[in-house]
Amino acid sequence: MTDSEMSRGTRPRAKAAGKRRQLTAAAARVLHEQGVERTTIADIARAAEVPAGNVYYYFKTKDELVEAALAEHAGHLRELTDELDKLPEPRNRLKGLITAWVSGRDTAARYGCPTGTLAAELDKRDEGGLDLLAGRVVRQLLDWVERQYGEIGVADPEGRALTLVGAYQGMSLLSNALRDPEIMTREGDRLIRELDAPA
Amino acid sequence: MTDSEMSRGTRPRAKAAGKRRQLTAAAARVLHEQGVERTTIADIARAAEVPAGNVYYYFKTKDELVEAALAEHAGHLRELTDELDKLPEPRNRLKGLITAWVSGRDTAARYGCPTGTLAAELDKRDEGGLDLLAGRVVRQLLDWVERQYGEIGVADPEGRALTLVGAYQGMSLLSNALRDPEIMTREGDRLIRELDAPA
DNA sequence: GTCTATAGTATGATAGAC
DNA sequence: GTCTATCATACTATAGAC
Repeated sequence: MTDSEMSRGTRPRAKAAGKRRQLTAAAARVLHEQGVERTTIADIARAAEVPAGNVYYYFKTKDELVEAALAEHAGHLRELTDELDKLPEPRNRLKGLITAWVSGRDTAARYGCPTGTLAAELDKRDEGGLDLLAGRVVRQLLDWVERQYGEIGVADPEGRALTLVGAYQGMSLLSNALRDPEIMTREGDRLIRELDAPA
Repeated sequence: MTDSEMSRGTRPRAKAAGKRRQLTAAAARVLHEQGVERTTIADIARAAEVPAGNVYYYFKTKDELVEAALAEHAGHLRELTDELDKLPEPRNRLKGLITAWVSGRDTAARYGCPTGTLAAELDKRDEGGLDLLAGRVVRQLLDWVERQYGEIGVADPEGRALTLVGAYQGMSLLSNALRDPEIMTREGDRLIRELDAPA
């Protein structure tokens, strides 16, 4: 295949795909730190080291960048749960999840949970449907947790999943509002202790 | 006192104070529903039925409107806890708080917790210090809850307060992200059951 | 005190050169 | 495919008439 053949068609070539990935990663980071509304296309372009006007070649609208960032977060979550799935004991998988949450305490104290704050912001919109997409990432986490509780054999796996993920979102928000990462440590310890307690 | 005497000085007269109050109430409502960044001065003016350009007579900047909304939320919280303080049993005061949370489930499912979502959005800013003000409202709630646990006589009142308020923020966010008010009901029931369980 | 008109600025998006 | 220049719009905030 010649160069001109690669350039034709809608599929971006290697270099283009690289820039797209750079922009997606930068969008995920900057949108988390600054929020959707306060972030400009120029902010994301700068963080990705891509010229500002060039962004629109890869993403037609700002919302498409938000969508890409959301997919990036979903991907990270999938990577984490895939890794945890290698552990034989479901109880240890859940402990691993909590440990991962606590290890992100400094970021949470400064910017909140990436998915949670994004979902909260997008839920204030009427148009676009990005709010539903954010909900789906939350649902992805809930489903995985519910599966672990199911394997453990607790009475109400769905309820337990809501409680655990809710505790995470809650401690992230409090830690963020009070700017105190130690809240994540304290609550994380409590959640792990609870997993060891008799059902 | 004549009319002209009332009009002098910096103190707004009755009608002006009325408009200020209208604007504050509208700001609290609209900022909760749309978020700070997506809300324009014109949006708030319209909701308060005040001409758009007139707003700047009462509030010099948009941030002052946000500050007023925050104070409004703090006031509502104070009203609620003052009411609950009339109950003799601290355990029943906490149950009353949870009941109040659950009764706001439809609003939470649509727009999240007023204080929590506001705090999350303001925490993404660097300037202004409104983020710290939001943190203080959260702190106000935490302190009251901690006092109740102290009266009950549990081992770690501060930790228990973090857990309870965190659970509220978490269930609000999940309920909002999944657009399901029933999550508030389920988790509320669980929290009340936990209060009845032996320490 | 009340309101209109508008200045000043920032941003999303596009046209078109290279 | 890459990048610059720019349009169109929306918003905060102010000046000043009434």
